[in-house]
Amino acid sequence: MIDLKLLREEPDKAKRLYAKRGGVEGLERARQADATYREILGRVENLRAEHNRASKAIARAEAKDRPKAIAEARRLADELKSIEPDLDQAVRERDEIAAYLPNFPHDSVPDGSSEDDNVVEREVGDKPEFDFEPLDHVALGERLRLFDGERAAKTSGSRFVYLTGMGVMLELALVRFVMDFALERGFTPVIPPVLVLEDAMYGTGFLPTDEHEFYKSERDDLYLTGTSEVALAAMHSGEIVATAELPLRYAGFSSCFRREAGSYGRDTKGLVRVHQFDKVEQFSFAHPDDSWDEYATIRTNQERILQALEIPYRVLVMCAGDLGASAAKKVDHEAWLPGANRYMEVTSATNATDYQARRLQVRCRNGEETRLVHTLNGTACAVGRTIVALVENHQRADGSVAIPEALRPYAGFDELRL
RNA sequence: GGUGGGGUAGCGAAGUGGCCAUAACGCGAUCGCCUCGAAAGCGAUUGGGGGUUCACGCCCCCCGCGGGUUCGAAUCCCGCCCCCACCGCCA
Repeated sequence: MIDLKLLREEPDKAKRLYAKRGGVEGLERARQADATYREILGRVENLRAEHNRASKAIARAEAKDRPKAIAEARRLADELKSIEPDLDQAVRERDEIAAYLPNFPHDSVPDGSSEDDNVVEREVGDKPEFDFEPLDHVALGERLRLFDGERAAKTSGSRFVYLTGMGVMLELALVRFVMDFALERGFTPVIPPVLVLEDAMYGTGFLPTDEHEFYKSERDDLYLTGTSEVALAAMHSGEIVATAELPLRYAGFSSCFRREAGSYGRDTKGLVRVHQFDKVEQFSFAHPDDSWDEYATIRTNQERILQALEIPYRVLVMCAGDLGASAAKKVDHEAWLPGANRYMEVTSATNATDYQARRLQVRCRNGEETRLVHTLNGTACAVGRTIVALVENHQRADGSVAIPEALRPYAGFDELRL
């Protein structure tokens, strides 16, 4: 949720900020709905004040004056009852419209309305050169028996996999490596719930705009989360934390579930696009004045991890039009896949500024003032896709795969070989 | 799943229809006095959201959540959630 006060007091500024993403629908409607709400609120509050006075007068009134006092109070109560539904209605309308307004893009975000306007900021690491024809991860995985998609189709349908054998050991090594890395940098490891209430989905900005992306258990009104970000963000909902405790950093490890609606035919084999995968996610609650520093920290961590795994990548800054609802800025890292001969998103980092915090009511206090915190999230390791990048980049002519140096202490082996 | 108890400020806890909602009482915290300094003692302060105003201020809402009764609800009624204890079940 954006700050409606800004919309009210500086509508031109709001319009200007949204212009970066090619404008936004509903801006004027939201402003109108807010104005209507406040107009009704004023009337209701005046009536309430009058009614409160009348009610208190009854208690003080002499017995003989009571009937008259009660009649007067009743009149006011009736009048209130007749307009209070209007107020409720106005609140609902305002919130419904406002809920669809996305966050304001940060100044550093490139203008644009589609993914074609995203900007490659840097390329990092040397793409490996092979004196043989490199295989893609599907072929390598098949050969090394790292996963089994065909059998998963029998049990669960398409876009599911059994991770098997050394694939599992590789995942465990990656998770432990990344968790250690995060722990050393002040992130508290967390395994969060993957089923959450609607409030958590709404609070993090995934609802109402992306409803079709998620699995839902209708019977229990619970959503399966597409990222641990949801449960981590909601963890402190409704809380006011001491400013001195910020930033609160968490490294969440969980399975993630995505319906991948609308992706028919893309990446149908292997680990790239599946309905269920595991991921370690960085999540920070930061002081509003420090959140861009925290963002840099999260991004640095992401790059260090990719570098430690010796995976070449490029840094892609998302344009305003390609941001999700809650993002003020989003930067992806795309790993180079020599086998598939393309780049593939492996991490994503978002500063949601106060957008999620406002909905979740996460605030900080320093004794003088209470402010909304900023929330940030960034992939530490999306396990499936990291395995994809890892095997393609470290493959050898004989079909084996070298384990990067940094991972060996965690893996307990230095190559994947059948 | 069953039975019983409970959800009031940072914490503990009183409050069973208006005279107690910024909310008693206790603790904690902050500031001041006292002191060479500290403890003790004394005094003051110690919620959030919103509207209006240039401002001082004035007003509204919030006692787990949502409804209802009433001129008036923390208090009475209905539904839901959560916590604790015991029983049942369970990886």
